[in-house]
Amino acid sequence: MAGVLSALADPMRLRIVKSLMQQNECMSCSAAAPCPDMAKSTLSNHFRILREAGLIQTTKKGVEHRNVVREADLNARFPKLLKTIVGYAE
Amino acid sequence: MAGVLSALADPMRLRIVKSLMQQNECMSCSAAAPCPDMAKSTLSNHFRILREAGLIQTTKKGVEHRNVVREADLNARFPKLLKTIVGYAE
DNA sequence: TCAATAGTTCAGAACTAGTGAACTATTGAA
DNA sequence: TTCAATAGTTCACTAGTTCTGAACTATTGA
Repeated sequence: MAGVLSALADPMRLRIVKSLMQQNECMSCSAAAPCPDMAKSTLSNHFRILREAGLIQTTKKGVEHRNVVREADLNARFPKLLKTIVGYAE
Repeated sequence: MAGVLSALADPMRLRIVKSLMQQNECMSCSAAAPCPDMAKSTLSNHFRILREAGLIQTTKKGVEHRNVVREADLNARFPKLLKTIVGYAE
């Protein structure tokens, strides 16, 4: 729970999750990047945190990594939490 | 929003907010302390963060500071958020 | 085989959080 | 009034975290 919250407490990561949820398809890390000038390493780190918190799932597809939000898992563990928080994302 | 989330993302602060909500009355900082062995300065810092995030209101009453969760304000700004998160607090 | 692309890992700088010590403010007793 | 006790705050220091560029790995396509 704390892991999920602190993952989402960062505005950049919240925006990543929001854009992943808005697309129904998987997105590569750079496609979901919240701002274009962010260092690759920083972005990579944000995705790692989201993965470790159980918020996203990443699969390798060729040269890129495709990410999806693990909505079903999260709704099972914490019903309504994700939707409530993402609903308030700037 | 990010401020509210990162304030609640800390397990200690979430426990503080939870105990404040369970009591209907105000509570002093030490009464709401999530664990007895925490340093006073750390506790004070947690309360400051909760205040700055707009989560609690503190009034001085004699030698102690009385704290309440600003439920009405928070529900006005972010309906259901507080209840949802606190509901999952360990 | 080689360049391009997408991410990761690493090391260092910049920032943040937890702590003890010293401080302020209020109370209540001598 | 004075002094000790109590409740929090502030400060300075340490320990840990985050952000970043540089170097790396892996995959693709020419």
